[in-house]
Amino acid sequence: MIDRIQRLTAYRRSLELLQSAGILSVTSPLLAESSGTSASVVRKDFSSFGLQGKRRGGYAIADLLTGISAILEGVSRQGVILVGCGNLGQALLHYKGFSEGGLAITAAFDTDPARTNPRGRPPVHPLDKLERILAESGASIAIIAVPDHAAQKTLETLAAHGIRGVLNFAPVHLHAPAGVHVRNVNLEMELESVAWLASLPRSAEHLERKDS
Amino acid sequence: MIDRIQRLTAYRRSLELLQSAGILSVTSPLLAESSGTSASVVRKDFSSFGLQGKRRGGYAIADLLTGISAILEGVSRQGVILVGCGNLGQALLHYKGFSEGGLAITAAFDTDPARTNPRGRPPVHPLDKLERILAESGASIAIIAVPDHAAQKTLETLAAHGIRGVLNFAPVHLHAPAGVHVRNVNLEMELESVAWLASLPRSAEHLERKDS
DNA sequence: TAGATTGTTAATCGATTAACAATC
DNA sequence: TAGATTGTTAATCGATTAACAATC
Repeated sequence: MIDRIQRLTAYRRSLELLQSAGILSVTSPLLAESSGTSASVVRKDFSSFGLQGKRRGGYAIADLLTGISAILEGVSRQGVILVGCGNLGQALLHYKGFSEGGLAITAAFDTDPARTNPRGRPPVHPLDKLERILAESGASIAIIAVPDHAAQKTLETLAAHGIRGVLNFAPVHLHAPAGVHVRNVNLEMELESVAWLASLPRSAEHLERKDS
Repeated sequence: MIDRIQRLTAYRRSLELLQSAGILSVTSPLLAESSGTSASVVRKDFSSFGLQGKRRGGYAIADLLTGISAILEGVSRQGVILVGCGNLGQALLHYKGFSEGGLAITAAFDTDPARTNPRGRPPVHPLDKLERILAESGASIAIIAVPDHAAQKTLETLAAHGIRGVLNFAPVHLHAPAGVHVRNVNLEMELESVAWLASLPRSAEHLERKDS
């Protein structure tokens, strides 16, 4: 299910591109091509969300976009905060891509006074303001971009103050309190796996998918 | 297979933490706990790479680390370049986490003269120096952090100059030339899926895994 | 009508989990 | 020895792919 939701984001992006190119409808093979999946998956995804096409002309892009927005309705109304404004955190704080889906970082936090700026957009507060700001803003999603050793503690603090979903960039496994969803983005892991694929001799490329 | 390689990176991280805590050996359940997987997977991974434990005492951490290094040997000797030094690119350029596995960005590129700095560490060159620098350095891995519309073109240029693996941060599906491996990191997708999970009422949490 | 494309079902595939015999 | 833990095999699970009947 989570895979379907993720693909929905990809579909939306592709559909917007197609729409701004003046195209009104897509077939499943075309959308699959544009979003990097297969026609079967596209049809199954849409069918499972009740998004219907025409047996002849494919799917109406406007309808799909409306439908996807409706499905992700509850998602984009949630506030997002960021904890840790170091190298990576700073970049995430100003990352434009998040807002595509309507999500936006409303506040950030850091322990280092040199990094705080309560008048910034978004504002960067000292960590001890977390409880207050969280109570005011009602954010339910957090991004963790703190040093490894601080990540678990940060998660627990966030959970204690009502955060229900966390995107964690610290390359450590976090133990999530009940009711809190943690998703990890491990950049080293991603780069390393690409490097591994690239290091394979062409003759061994069957290893990519198959087991052992 | 790619999953195994990814987990290898996670195991290494956990093993280093355990080792620096003075621990000499781990059992599969313990390592699983620390790296966020299951004991079965740990044992199967190790067994598939020929990493052996003792039927009684578990796995010797030093041996595992040596073994993992050997497996990832060819991986870490490859040079990495970065294309696109905007908001996200700048952060990746100075991201410490990559070097854990021995990978390091040796040079970066940007079309904007205001962002170039050939004397930086790592240096940031204008894009038209790509061919020359790539020929000199022999890098085979690239990170793409350019605006969406420039990503496909960038990929093709990189492929033409010998890049064999790409980590792409642009949220668009890229068509990879033969022999080039592309892996996508889509930050919006990740955040959106966490937000979706968090938006579920507790009663619907069975949707997380199961189909429809 | 004939043809294209959906929506859905069945087949395939791979990955994870469970279980347990081997053994240190 | 008895007990703990590996290494491996079999069972389960879910996701993807293939195929095709329904139908616009």
